[in-house]
Amino acid sequence: MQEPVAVADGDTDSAPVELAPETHDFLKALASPTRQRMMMLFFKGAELSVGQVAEQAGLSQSTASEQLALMRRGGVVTARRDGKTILYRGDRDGIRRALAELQAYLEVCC
Amino acid sequence: MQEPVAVADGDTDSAPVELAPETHDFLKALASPTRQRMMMLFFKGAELSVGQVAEQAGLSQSTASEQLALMRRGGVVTARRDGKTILYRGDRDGIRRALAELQAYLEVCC
DNA sequence: ACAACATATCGTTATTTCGCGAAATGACAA
DNA sequence: TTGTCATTTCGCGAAATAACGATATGTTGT
Repeated sequence: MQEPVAVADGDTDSAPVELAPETHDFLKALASPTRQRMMMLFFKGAELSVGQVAEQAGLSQSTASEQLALMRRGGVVTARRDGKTILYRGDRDGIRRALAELQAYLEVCC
Repeated sequence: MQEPVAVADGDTDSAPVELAPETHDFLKALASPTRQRMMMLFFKGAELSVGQVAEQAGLSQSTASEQLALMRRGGVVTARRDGKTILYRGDRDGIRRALAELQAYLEVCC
């Protein structure tokens, strides 16, 4: 049987789906100069500890940690533990997913 | 004198380009629940006045106007005048450009 | 020019976010 | 266990943002 794709009844062109929370987190993760700066530290697949990020971005260690956590939620970086340090790097997959979702979301309008 | 660890000469993998200001504005334009809600009003190419946006998004007229201006700077909507009202709609081109730029920016890492 | 209407800008207040140092948590080694 | 080191979490002041009402700007019709 055929799926009644979109239309069917009532909500023929009802309000479009809301933006997924993960996508909102993705946008927030990048919509800050500081976090953009941090993001660029991971170019070419570099893997950095929190302390290294803090130093290279000119932030306190606690601030770097908090921002990295935020970026992690946004799916732009991933973390793995190595001994007592935690190494972050860009999340190629998360970014790809978020961009696709964002694109789909924006397709709806215009 | 020994090579200092990393790369042979010059800027082989120097710091990546900064994120373009327009792209930052694009991210900011979408990184807010209110503006996401507003964005969705323009689905299917709908064209709305400031007043209509204000009403449908549950905002005051001045707030709607200000946020629309911000979204305009972010390249997610365009405006055109029709008589004494101003009609906004999704900016397909601006969005496409911003997404491409964003994608290129993110390609650099990971 | 004036009135009526739509939008933009201004001034203010409330909320959120940023960034820090201090303290808590977790991991490893002795 | 105790000590050390890296990270996270907490508490707080400073700065940015959001939202509003009031006012200014601009456009059309009379």
